[in-house]
Amino acid sequence: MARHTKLEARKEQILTAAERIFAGKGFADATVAEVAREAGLSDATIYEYFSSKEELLFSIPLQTTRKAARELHTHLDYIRGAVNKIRGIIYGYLSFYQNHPDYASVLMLILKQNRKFLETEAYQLIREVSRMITRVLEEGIASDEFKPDTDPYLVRAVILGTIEHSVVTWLLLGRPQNLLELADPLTDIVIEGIRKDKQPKTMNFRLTLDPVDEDQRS
Amino acid sequence: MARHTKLEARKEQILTAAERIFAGKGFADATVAEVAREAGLSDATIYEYFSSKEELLFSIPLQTTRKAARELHTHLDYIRGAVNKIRGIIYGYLSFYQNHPDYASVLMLILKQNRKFLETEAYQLIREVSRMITRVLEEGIASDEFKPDTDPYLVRAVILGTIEHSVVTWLLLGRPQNLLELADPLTDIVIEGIRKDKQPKTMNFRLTLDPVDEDQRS
Amino acid sequence: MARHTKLEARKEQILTAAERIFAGKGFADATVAEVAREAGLSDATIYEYFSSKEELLFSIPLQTTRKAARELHTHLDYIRGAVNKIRGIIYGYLSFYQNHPDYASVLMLILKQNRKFLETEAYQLIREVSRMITRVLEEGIASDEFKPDTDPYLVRAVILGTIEHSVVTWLLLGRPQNLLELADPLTDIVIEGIRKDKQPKTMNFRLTLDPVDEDQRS
Amino acid sequence: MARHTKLEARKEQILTAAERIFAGKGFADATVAEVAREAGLSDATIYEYFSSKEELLFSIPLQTTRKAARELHTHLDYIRGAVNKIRGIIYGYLSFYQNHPDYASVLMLILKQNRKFLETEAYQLIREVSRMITRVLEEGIASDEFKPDTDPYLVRAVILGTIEHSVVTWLLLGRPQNLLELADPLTDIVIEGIRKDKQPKTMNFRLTLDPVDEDQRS
DNA sequence: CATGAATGAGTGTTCATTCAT
DNA sequence: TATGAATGAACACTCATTCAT
Repeated sequence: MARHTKLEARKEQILTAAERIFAGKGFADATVAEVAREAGLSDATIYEYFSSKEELLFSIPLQTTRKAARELHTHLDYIRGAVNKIRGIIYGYLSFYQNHPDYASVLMLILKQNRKFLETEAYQLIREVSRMITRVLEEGIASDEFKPDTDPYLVRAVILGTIEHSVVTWLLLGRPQNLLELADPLTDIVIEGIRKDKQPKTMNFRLTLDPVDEDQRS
Repeated sequence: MARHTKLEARKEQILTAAERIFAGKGFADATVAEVAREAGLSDATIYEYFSSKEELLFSIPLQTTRKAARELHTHLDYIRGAVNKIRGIIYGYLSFYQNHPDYASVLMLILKQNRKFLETEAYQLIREVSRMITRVLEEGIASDEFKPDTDPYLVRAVILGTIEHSVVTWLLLGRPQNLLELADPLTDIVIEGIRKDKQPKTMNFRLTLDPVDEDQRS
Repeated sequence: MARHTKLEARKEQILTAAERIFAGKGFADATVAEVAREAGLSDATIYEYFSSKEELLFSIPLQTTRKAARELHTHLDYIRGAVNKIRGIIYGYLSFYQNHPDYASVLMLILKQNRKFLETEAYQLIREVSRMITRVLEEGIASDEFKPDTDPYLVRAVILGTIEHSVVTWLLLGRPQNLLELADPLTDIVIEGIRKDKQPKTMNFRLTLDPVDEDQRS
Repeated sequence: MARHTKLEARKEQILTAAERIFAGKGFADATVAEVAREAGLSDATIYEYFSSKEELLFSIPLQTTRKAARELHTHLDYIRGAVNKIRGIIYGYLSFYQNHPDYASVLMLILKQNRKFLETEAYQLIREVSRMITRVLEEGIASDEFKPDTDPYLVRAVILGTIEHSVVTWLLLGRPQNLLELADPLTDIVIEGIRKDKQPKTMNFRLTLDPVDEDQRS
């Protein structure tokens, strides 16, 4: 699909090395020399492909985010109903971070708090992905699945905030071992918090009509 | 109350300066010389009070967190009911960050992603404060205000994650202008997500029994 | 004997501390603060008695050398003969260093290679003491104990050089354990090297004249 | 012979500069920047070749000592007899220091009193060279040139100590102008001090028998 | 393309020294 | 006297970045 020129291959090789190194030591404590060593190249070569250490950092999320966004889109196409889509999104985020811990580290511990990152193409991409959440929420409001006064931005903050907080805890403290186990409970809380019609999941009524004697009627 | 020795006063003076500088330029980009200048002292004097730039950083949250924890405790003592306490905690966090933007910056953008910070006294203090949330949640479960299968740790992650996410957005993008306006809606979503007795407020059933023809019965 | 004013007492207290600290860590690696701590005083107090770290260093040998010089003189007054005096001097030096290892350290490892020390009063004192050696050597030449072509300066270099070399080895490598065991062999070599009349110690001649018969004469 | 890679050439260039600077100002007072300037390089470049200022210092004697050791060996191969070899060694040391005053300065005034230097490869090399002296002395004892009770270690201390003392005096006071003039007198003293057979060279007896009157006999 | 070699620019940290109290 | 407090002046060392080959 994506044609891999030689140049692209080298770039990826460097980005993978950078991701690993930055994830391991943080941006400030990592040196370009280390990245070069990890990539099996010389320092100078890094600069043939990226103009600065910072550009190298900001380039890390580009490919990865694109791929993740594409995957998420694909999955969502198969899902019907806003509730299920929310669940799918939450699951998608968590499983992605779980499977890409180095990337998660770079994004959560380095990029997310970098002012300059906000002006980056990669950041725009990430925002776009997150816009999917508000879109689904709006869908759900329109379709009467969610309460009409639901604030999509706040709910998105709840979803992303919880995920981010959990990923950071997972990265730094190793808890929980498996991020995915958060997906369902988190979805439940969020959905429960905004669902219009609350009975469904947990409440089942069985209505039985028994014939009665006329006599017994009062 | 707290006796302010001369030494303590100097330390605070330096910490305030450091907080401002670190908040403004990040830890790596700030120099000890800048902090010293901001504090109206010489570089060397900084080192009379803190053994390294990093120790200076890690000392910032100590006082502040202590004070915040005390305040929060006081407030909570006046509140009855787990729901109201959760609202109070959320409000407390948000108003604190709102009123201490430099501190918020240092904590959210610098310390929260620092592995070494986790081994710090200040971090322990912060954890203790956050344990208040799980405690209140457990109270709420015990008092039947919250669903018995509520996971206090997840809910805490929801609360803190949302707050953190919002504070970071507020710091970096300036949105929303007023953090406090998030307090109520966030509380509502969370509470709604874990409240035990759901029907009262929103659910109404109407049962209609229509007479049926005998013939139509299968 | 020497009246000890309060000032003198304090100076000595500081000098003793300095001697110990400098001996232990070298001059460059020792700090004035450490000396002060060792002396049980504050940094600033050191400067009430010595104008600089260097002056403090250069002051160390003053008292000690004076005392050592006096002692050596006293001893030599009791000794007759240049050979015995040389032996006494060698013994005096070695036993002094042996009994004052910290002082030996400071002198041998710090002061001896310091250009500025050469312009010091203490250095002049040390030279004076060493002049005793040449004086004794000249005495010995005059009294026909030593060869007339003996070069007193070279011989002094031999004596002091060997002592210094041995003291340094003793300080740094701990060999030999007891410096004094070098005194006699060193003396022997030196004396042997410059003694005029060489037979004494090991050669004895007996000349016997027997009466002879006239007849037996050829 | 010794292949000079570019790297080796640069190292030598830096070492030469360092030798000059350290000799001139001492180790503590010299800055890496000065060494760099002397070498016509930048500070940073120094650190491409030596990991620290101290390593730079300790690297100075390596090449030089190797060369000196090789030369000395060569010379000694041409000399027969322990006495002559001792003379050759003394001469070798003195002429080497005379011809390499900067090196002599670094070795005598900086390295010789550095505890860490003792753990250095270069120091081992220097010890090895000095072991040559004891070896020759033992040879001389075995060949009956020297007294059987000669202590080779003491004699070595005499030789090296005198040389060191004289070199230091020469470096600091400029006396004597020409170190080499010490070679013969020093050798003579030492040899005289340990030589086995003492009469030949210096003792002449004249025995005169005068006829005496019988009457005068007691 | 790749890199060996070089460096400019910068900074945390130390410490001897001062001086008001 | 003694010192607590402050600092000026240095310096070793690092590293992102460049460029000739």
